[in-house]
Parts: sequence; C-alpha cells; structure tokens
Amino acid sequence: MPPRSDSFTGSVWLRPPRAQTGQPTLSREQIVRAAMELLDAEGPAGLSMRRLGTKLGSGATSLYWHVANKDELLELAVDEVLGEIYVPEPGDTGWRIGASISANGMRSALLRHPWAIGLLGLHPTIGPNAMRLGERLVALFIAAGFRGMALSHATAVLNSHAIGAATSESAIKSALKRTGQTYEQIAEDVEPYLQRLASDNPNYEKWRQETGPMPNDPDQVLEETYAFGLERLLDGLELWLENNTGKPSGP
Amino acid sequence: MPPRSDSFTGSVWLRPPRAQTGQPTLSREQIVRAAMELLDAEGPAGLSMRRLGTKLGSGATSLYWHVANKDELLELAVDEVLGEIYVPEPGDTGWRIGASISANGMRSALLRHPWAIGLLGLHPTIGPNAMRLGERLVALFIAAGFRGMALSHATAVLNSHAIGAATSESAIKSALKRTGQTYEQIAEDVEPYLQRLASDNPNYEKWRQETGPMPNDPDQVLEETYAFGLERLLDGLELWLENNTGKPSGP
DNA sequence: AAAGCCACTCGCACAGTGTTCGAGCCCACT
DNA sequence: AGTGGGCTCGAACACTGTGCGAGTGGCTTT
Repeated sequence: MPPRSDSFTGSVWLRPPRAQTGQPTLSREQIVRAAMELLDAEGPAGLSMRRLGTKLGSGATSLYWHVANKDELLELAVDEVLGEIYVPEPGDTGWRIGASISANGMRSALLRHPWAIGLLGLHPTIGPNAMRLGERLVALFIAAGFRGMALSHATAVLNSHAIGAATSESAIKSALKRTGQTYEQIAEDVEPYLQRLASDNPNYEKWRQETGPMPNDPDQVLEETYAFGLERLLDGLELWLENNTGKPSGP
Repeated sequence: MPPRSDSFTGSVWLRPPRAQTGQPTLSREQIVRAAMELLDAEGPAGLSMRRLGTKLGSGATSLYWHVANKDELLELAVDEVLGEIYVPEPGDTGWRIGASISANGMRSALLRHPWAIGLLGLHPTIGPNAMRLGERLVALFIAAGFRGMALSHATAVLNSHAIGAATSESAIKSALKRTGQTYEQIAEDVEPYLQRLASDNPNYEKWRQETGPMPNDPDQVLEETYAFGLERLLDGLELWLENNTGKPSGP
C-alpha cells in the first residue's frame, strides 16, 4: 500500500482501489469488521495491529497491504459506524420526524461504538456512508423548506447535537462501565468532593435541590436529556422556517 | 502515586493530595501546563511521558510521583481547558447572551486545544473547572426561569451543541492543517470522488447548487454554521420557557 | 510448456511507548 | 546524630506501529 501522501489526494476515499487477482485470504472489509469487533469488545486499547492479525489468523504486517496504516483503518471503521444509521426518505414522514429518526440513529450508533466518538474530530467524515447520510438529511431538509446556507447549517446542527450528546453520555457510561459501580455508589464516592466544591459554588446546592436526588437509572435520564435538547432544537428550526419561508413547516 | 483503583474513589478529583515537604522540583500544575504546551504544539502524538520529562528537565518516571498515569494527566489537562471558559454572572446580561458567551467560550477553548475534544467522551468532566462552569451555567438558567430537570437538560444541551460543533469543525481544520492545502485545493482533489458519489446520491447535486461554490474562507463558514445552530437552539429554549412558565423570557 | 510478473503474505528489526521496581538522595524533624 | 519519608531517576519489561526484503503461489503472456 503506497504511503499516505501529505496531500489530501492520499486519503483512503480518493485513492484508487488496488488491482486484484486470485482470492486473497484477507480483505479490507474483513479487516475493518474484525477491527470493529475488537474495538467494541475492548475499547481503543484493545485494538493493535498484531492482535488484529492473530484474530484474523494472519501476520500483523499483512494488514498493511490492504490498509495504509492504523489511522486509516480507524477512518474506515468510523465510516462503517455511520453506515448503521438509517435516515428516512422525505416522502415517508414529515421532516421533524425524519430528522429525529436520523439524530436518534446517529446517537445510538455512536453509543454502540463509543470508540468512534473520539475519532470524529480527527478527520472529516467523507466516506461513502457519511455522504449517503448527508445526502439523505439534505433531502429531508430541502423538503422541509430549507434553502441555501441554512440548509447546510440545519443539517450540521442536527448532527452536532447528536455528536455532542453522545459524547457527554459516553463519558458517564464509560465511568459506570469502568468502575463496575452503580450510579448510587459513585454518587456516594463523589459526595464529599462535591460538598467541598459546594462551598465555592453557591448555586450548586440550588441545582441539586432542583434536580432532586440522583436517579438510579442514568440511562433513562440521559435519554431524556438528549430528547429534550432535540425537541428544543427542532422547535428552533421550525420557528426559523416559519419566519423565513412563505409556507408553514409542512405536514 | 498510589495506583488508580478500579472504583471511582481512585479518581484524581477524589484522591486526597499528597503530603509535601521541602520544595519539590516538579509540581502537578507545572506538569499539566507543560503537557498542554506539547499537546497544543504537536497534537496528541506529540505527548509522551519521556518527552514531557525532558521538556521539564527531569526524568520521565519522576512524573509518576505527581500523576498516577498518562490518562489521569490528560484528565487534568482537559479540566484546565475548561478552566479557560468564561461564563458571565446572571446579573451581568440576559440569559440568552450569557448562554451564548458560555457556548462561544467552550467552542473556542476546544478549538484552541483540539486534542481535548477526543478526550471528552472518555471520562465525565467533574474537575473543579468543569464544576465551576456547570454552576455558573445553572445560575444563568435559573435566572432565566428553568427549573427541575429542564434546568439540567438546558445546560446540557448548550454544552452538547458547543462540543458537537467543535468536533465537526476540528475535523475539517485538522485536515486543512495536516495537508497544508487550501480549501480550494482540497475541493479540487475531492472533486472526482464526489462526482462518482453523486451518481448514487441524487440529492447531492441539489445540495451543491443550494450552497453554491466552496467559499475560500472556511473559518467564517464554520463559525456561521455554529452560530446559526446556537440561535436556533436558544430560540427553542426560549419558546419552551414561554410555554412552560408564567413569565416571558426576561430582559 | 516455459517464463515471468505481480498480488499477497510474513518474519525480522527498529525506534519508541507507558509503566513498575528498587535504589538512592536530601531535607525536616526528633 | 539519626531516621523517616518526600521526591527523583535509571534500568528493565512488555508492547506498540510500521519499513523492508524475502518468499510464495497462481495467472497471463509468449
């Protein structure tokens, strides 16, 4: 595999595929799939080229024929994650529901593969699955009435919300998973630290009173938080549509 | 430094500080600051314990007296990034402006230190700076009229937007920086790939027509995208306030 | 049928990583 | 004067990503 050039031309997505004869024992798809399994099972630390090689029953360096380097492998894996997201066609539902389904899909795909979250900021997501996702969303928002730059912005903010929410959620879930503790146990551990901080931060007590005691099902709360934000965001987009286009927001 | 236990009690933030005598040549603050400089200058790959040691004129393993491990060092660095964010007091401005300033601050802090973005999903941000940030935002939103769970959700969605937007922005900026190309050059490189994809994705052409030609100042466009989303989000929150509290949104 | 090309695999080696361990230093307190 | 402990550090271990060059097998061309 030729070394990735410094110019963008060397990107996985632009590089022409390799010629092929016979039936190679390894394939790029197979490698990416196996890498995802390792990542899902053991997190980013669980993926090394050597382990991936042995998992595939081949030498570690054989992988480099099919993939330029580990970075590129991860880029491919991220696009595969995005491939799991379903976005409805404009005719199927109204834009609000379509957008919700899309954002929900992105959030849950990222939570299913939390290792992908930390990779999103590294390379622009321009793989085929990312593009398909983008184009579907654009179709949805065109049908809603968005035009010009607002179209681009609207799709971007929807994805941003899903990514940001998934990031925050993943942080908490990873702590729960890592320590193996329940939410209550952690709350108990953190309590004295919070007490100490509360003296510096007067509003903190008020906040705790407002939100009440820590719930024992964090998953549900996290989902509520995400859903609340999504509804507010969609409300804001709808409002913009009403004020900036002749028609109301549509069916 | 005692090894980080698996329970949450072992977290940097909960562990009692070390006793101290004499004047040690190294300090935790110094180490974190130096680490941030390396990260800012050369990205995540630029930070190794050995390099950090030599930068501080000390042995690499000396660092382990002040910091449990590299992971914890990064956790400290992330909180330091959050410490750069200014959030106004409720009395200073209306809640909308205050929230905007806060979100802008988070976005720019993350863009100043892009390495922090990928770390946000790893551990919950409960460092002192993160807490101060949260409490300030809570104060702002209490003044706005948010109560109960909605208070918590509103602060969360604001941060999520900033994080998500910074993630997407950072992805693009890192590509520009890495290749050293201009936006136009990259667009030219990617063009044939896009043409190929366009045949599968019919709406893609429509999208390009809508958004027009690629602008030569991506920074401005990215900022616009972020700002558009923020305004929509704040609109949505304001709408919620109007429908769920007696008072209007306030001054 | 022979020859050669080329897709593909892989062992070795290199430079570098995070982290542990134990030895040591030197200051503060008894 | 002596001892404890905060603090530093060198050596070592297991492991990482990856370049290089040799090797192998099947297809294509002569």
